Amino acid sequence: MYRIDFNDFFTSAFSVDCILFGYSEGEIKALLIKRAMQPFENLWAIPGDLIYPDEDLQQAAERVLFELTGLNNIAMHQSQTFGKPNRHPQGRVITISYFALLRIEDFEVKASSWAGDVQWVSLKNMPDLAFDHNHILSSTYEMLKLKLQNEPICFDLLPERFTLNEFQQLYEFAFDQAFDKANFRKKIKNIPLIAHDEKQQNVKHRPAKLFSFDKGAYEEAVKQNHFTFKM
Amino acid sequence: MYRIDFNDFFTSAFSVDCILFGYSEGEIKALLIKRAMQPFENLWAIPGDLIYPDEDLQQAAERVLFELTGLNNIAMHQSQTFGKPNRHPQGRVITISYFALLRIEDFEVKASSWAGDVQWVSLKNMPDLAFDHNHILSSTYEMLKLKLQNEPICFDLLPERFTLNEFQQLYEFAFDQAFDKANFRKKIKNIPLIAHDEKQQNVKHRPAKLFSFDKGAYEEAVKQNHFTFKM
DNA sequence: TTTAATTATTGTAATTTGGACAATAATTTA
DNA sequence: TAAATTATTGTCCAAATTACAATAATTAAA
Repeated sequence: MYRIDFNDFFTSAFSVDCILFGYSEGEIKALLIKRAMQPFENLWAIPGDLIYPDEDLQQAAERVLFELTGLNNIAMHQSQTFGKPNRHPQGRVITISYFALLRIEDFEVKASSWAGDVQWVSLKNMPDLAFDHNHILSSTYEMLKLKLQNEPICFDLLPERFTLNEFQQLYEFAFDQAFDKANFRKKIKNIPLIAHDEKQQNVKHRPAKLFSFDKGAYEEAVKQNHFTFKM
Repeated sequence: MYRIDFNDFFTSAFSVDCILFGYSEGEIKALLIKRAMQPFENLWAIPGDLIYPDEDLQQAAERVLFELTGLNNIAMHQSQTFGKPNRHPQGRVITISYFALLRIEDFEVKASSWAGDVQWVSLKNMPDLAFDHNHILSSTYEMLKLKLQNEPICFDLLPERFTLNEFQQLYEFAFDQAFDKANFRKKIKNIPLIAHDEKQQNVKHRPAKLFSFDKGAYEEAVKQNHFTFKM
């Protein structure tokens, strides 16, 4: 039905770039791959791939995520589209960036066939990347920050059970500023959280209580117009 | 350098859709064209066009805007990218939507060669559009609303000199809710506005004072971190 | 010319939220 | 058992928000 070959792809092709954000050790990190091929061989890059001619954009993003990490059923958020004519040295490639949020501890990353290496890199310590990937990453991070203020996606980054301090530290990292503990707790007091009896383990001081996000109660409250997430 | 012909375009092509928002008679409107050709002949649609192989996305959006309205130097905002494989009946076309804000009274619209008719249509009264354009328009409108809350783009929609009530009514239309007049004025008291001696003309009651946006003061205040736009 | 009608503009008081800071509680380790 | 450390909660003051009322300026009708 479609006449597609490699040359067609590289005269005018579209790709998805898939930015995986994770959170560990008090830092938001992005998953990067080390390119094992030209161009930009040996440089770190955002994992991405060309979109098949009959493939939906969202599906393409999910496929790339799956091929890279083995993960399914992760919500992908569209970010922006980048299309400077010379952004790809081999031809015109317009790329649509998506991002997903993961709990780093929930899975093992392994370099897949087309990647020489794979690594979580802190956003505060980003090397020079292939293509225009520094630009793509930083604008996508801006979009993440915007969503962190308006949607409860922070809970996709936090462990399923978290302390209120971990919750606070995530926002402190993202917005690069310290918050008062008491005031932070007042601010979040309307977010539906489940308080567990369980406490933090293996800390050298008073352990904090563990909480989890009450997604059901949140969705119900939103539906009834009783609550809007706002940080 | 690139092998491009019509068939190449229609096995895998990119377009921009250019949503022009305007404000008049208390309503936010979008500029639509009536298609004078197949497919979707005689249906209303968002003006759009294919992107040339060596053309930047932003440039393509500005070109379409220029071809349609003769306007230059209008800030184009990228919205989202739409790429369901069958969204275009003639082949795979991924479209990137941009939007711009205009003062409707500042220019005459005229149907250009590829459009049979052209019209401003209120967002609250939208007919069925060609392609997936209802979907594109409504998600772009959501993005507009988001930006209306965080950037002073409302002044691109309002007349150069406006009354505080017109200002308020724009937000009342967009967010579909009424605000208290006194409280609205308190909320905006930090936005740098120039108060003119001039008053509203041809009203059957006490005329309101006219204001305009003090862009210079705004940019200075933002630079000095004295002010963040927030509605 | 006066008055009613209409809308603009400003003010006030009560309530809610936000920020700085302090006090108390629970746990580990010496 | 005490010191150290962090968790958790409370209090006070300032600032913002809300509901509502009062006053001002203009037009149009009586």
